[in-house]
Amino acid sequence: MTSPSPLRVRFAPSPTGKLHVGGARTALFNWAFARRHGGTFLLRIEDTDRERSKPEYERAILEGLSWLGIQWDEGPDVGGPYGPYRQMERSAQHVAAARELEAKGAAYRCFCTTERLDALREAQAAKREKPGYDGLCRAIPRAEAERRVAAGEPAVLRFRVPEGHTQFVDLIRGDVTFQNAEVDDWVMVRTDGAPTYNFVVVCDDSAMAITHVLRGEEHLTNTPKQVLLYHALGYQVPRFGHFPLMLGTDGKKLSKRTGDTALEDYRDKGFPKEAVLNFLCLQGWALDGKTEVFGVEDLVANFDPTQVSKAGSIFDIQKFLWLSGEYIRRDSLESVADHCAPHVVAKGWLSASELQSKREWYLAAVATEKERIHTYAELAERIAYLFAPDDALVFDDKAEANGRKQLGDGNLVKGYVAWLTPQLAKGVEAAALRDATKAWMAERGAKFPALFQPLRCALTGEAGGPDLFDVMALLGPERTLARIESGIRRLSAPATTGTTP
RNA sequence: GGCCCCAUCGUCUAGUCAGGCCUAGGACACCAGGUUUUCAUCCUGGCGACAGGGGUUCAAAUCCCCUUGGGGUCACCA
Repeated sequence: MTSPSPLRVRFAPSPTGKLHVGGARTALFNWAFARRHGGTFLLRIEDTDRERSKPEYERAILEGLSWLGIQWDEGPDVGGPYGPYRQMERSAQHVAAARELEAKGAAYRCFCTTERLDALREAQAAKREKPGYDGLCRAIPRAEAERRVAAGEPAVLRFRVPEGHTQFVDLIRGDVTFQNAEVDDWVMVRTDGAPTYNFVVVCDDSAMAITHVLRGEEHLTNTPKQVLLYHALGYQVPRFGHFPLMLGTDGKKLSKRTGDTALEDYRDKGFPKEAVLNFLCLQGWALDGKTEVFGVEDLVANFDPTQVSKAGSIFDIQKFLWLSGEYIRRDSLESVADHCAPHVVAKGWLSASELQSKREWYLAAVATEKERIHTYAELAERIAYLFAPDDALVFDDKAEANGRKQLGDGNLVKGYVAWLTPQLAKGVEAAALRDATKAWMAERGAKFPALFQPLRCALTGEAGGPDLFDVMALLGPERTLARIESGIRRLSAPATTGTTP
């Protein structure tokens, strides 16, 4: 066998919110990249924002990834040889790196107050100058700085950005160059001693032997700061790759304004996880340009970060819904039924125990809608009519209009009911009843819609839906007749509420 | 506004790195027809794009430049 690949990648979310779908895609691509090359995929929690980091968010992120089946080889819960995997637990290393940098003169103490910084920014904005730290404290001799710090004066540690320019090769974008003059003397360590993201990310990626840093494009402008830091620390610079952003329908970074952003929202809405995975792949990557429906095994076998598109992609819920429907249609009846069950319970249609005791009936109900639904949650909505009161079914406007129009003088339907009633005495056998009904219709030379439209409205209250004999079978003889009688009466009556005011 | 990134159908994309095989392919959506008791599925067909302008070349969606447009980022957030 080949020797183990040293490739190591990571997904490093901050536990300050639910797992974003964009983050999920970043994790997925990193994971696939590692799997394809026999590398290691690790999870690191970037919890350096003490204010906003919450344990429950960390839990939610881990759950989200687990739901998708993205497994990490090392992480906060499973540990690993490069732990710990929460940044706050690695502060000893960060402090050491900060001291080293300060001693080398690559970083310096800054005593500027928030007030001065705010005023500075305001003045820069007023003069339309580029905002940024003016380097006032750069000139303070280290001895003096140390004295002031020892005296208890609040200070941050800033990185001393050198002259010149910084260049790196982005796996997705190619050469990227920044003039160092454009890079701020950014804060590495806060007044309270807590390190900031751009600082710890370098320390930890290096300590964890990360070979490829693949993340979202919003980090592109952070990269020069980090590259400079790698150089200052004498660390080997990893390869970088910045995935294009996932955008909302407004063309801007996906936000709650234009749709759900959290992975769990889609899980809760009943999207099959395979569909989520597949759709995430399609945002920025294509298997062969032709195949739309494929699984993670195809991603793993073919993923190459250099093939990811550079431009952002709008999150198209229509296509997502279509894809989701594809997965549901291809899945087995039992599986779909099981996935839909929680939504049926949530709607209150059936209890968990009824789902057990009426399993056959439930499966039959799911079978009637399986090819019509796009999400598991949609099933619960579509079978709602089965649980409505038989004498007060809500009629959809179009269904009622069609029913009234086709009903005519009502004689055909009345004749059918007279014929049907004794037929139902022995129960509803859908196929047989369907054939018998068609024969009955043929004898009379009647058009199908004349019978089926009023019946459909009476039975389901809707303009479209499953085969009516399947519906009758689900309803059973009594409820079928009760609905037909009540429905025909309503459709025969003057159209008082035909069109809602 | 500065800097950085980006630019193929309405949307996701193939093709761009290695220029000719592209009168630009696929998918979603949309439209029209077929199937069906209706809706959905399924089948057939249609609509629909290389942002604009210069260059380089025998040849450019593909390479270069400019313009325009879009996005990201400018925190003691990550």
